[in-house]
Amino acid sequence: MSPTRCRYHHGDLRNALIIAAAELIECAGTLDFSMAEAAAKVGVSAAAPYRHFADKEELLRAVRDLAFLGLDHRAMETLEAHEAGSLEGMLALGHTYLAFAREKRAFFSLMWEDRGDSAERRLEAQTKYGGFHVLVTMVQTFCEKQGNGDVDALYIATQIWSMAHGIATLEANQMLDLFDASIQPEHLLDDGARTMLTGILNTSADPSPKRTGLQKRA
Amino acid sequence: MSPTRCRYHHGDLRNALIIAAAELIECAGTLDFSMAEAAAKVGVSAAAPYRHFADKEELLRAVRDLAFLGLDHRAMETLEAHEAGSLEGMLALGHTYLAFAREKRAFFSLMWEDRGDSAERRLEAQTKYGGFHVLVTMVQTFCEKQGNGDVDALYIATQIWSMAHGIATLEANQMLDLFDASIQPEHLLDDGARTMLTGILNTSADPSPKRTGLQKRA
DNA sequence: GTTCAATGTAAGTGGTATTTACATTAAATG
DNA sequence: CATTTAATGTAAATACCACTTACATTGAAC
Repeated sequence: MSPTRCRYHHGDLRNALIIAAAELIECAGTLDFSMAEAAAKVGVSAAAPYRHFADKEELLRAVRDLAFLGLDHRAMETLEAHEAGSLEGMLALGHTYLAFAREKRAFFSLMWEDRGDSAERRLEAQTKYGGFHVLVTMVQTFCEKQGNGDVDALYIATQIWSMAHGIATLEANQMLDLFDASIQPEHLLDDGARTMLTGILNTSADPSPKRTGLQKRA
Repeated sequence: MSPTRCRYHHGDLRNALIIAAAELIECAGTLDFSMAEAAAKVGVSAAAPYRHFADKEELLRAVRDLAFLGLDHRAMETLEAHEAGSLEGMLALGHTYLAFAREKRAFFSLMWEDRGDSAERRLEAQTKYGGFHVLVTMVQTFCEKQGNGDVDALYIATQIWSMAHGIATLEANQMLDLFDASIQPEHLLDDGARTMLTGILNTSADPSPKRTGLQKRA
């Protein structure tokens, strides 16, 4: 009954390998663990992983799914911890994003790397990546509360996400403070998001003939 | 006199290797060329590169310097092609950034990866990465023209850069259009930059007690 | 012209992903 | 319950890779 060794068959090798790989990544802070290393960590031969993953990329993609779950979970927590449609809630979500990028450096980069995924896999990601949907919901609710429900929340959310993502990646690569050591990522994002949202609410009253992409599409 | 083979010593192997590596990267669209491959490309043994580069990382850093030169050059061109301090000039610079990321995919990612550089090297980058300084200048001039020279142009430039960078990387990794296939990177960035700049100019008249980081620091 | 440092080569070393042929065993089938 | 079978494991290769070492060539300084 003991779940330990002495058994020829592991029983749940696939998941064990995903977790082992995740731990190796977490510990080393890089993605360059070896398959043999992961196999040894769960007490199995170097060839065994290939019964469950076509190659290392496939294992990495599985680890990435875990990472997405982690970020999604944090996003949900943030959503629930703040008043619906509040500005502070959105800023907090941004902080959650930056904190995740900082604390789970390697996972964060893994998540956004193009690893030659199949089209189906990308389709799957649309539903899986709940964090973004949380942001969209927040933006939508915020705008409605401000008396302007006629905005393209998805578009605005993408803008804010882009900004958060840019800040997170530049910081991770030690580039954000290159020209000004005093710059604080959170501060930068807060300001940006605020400017974005207030700017948008003002703009939407503007009778500009140009399509700005800020109005909801038909 | 002929610069071709039959010579035991290459004459300019270091630069030849940098160029060869750049071509391999450009061609394959990835950074995973092999040292032997690069060496063979210039007709030299697999061990020869190690007379000029301590390891592969060092060669990659040299290639990265090239990439920075390329982006800087494009930025300068963009600067000169537009009226100083014009909004269109800044938007054009954003387009330059996105185009570079798109056309030189592998170089772009190489540029921003943290490759464990020494402190001196990062210091060097501050002066080297001219593209950012172009942006700062543009923002500064723009704000002055709008009758508000009392802004922290470096801070604002960092915000806009972050947004551009986020859009560029998300697009490169096929994530930007994940939730809305109709989203256009250039459009997104234009809108964002516009909102940013007009928002900032409005905000600076606001007597908010909170330091927003938008005012120039003492 | 000799010496020497720079720069090249050939032949390793140790690590890697991945494959192949074979071994074990849980579960389905009779 | 006995047998078959497919899933899942192993050991031992293969091929590639970064990098090292001992030796070879050569341009330039003396």
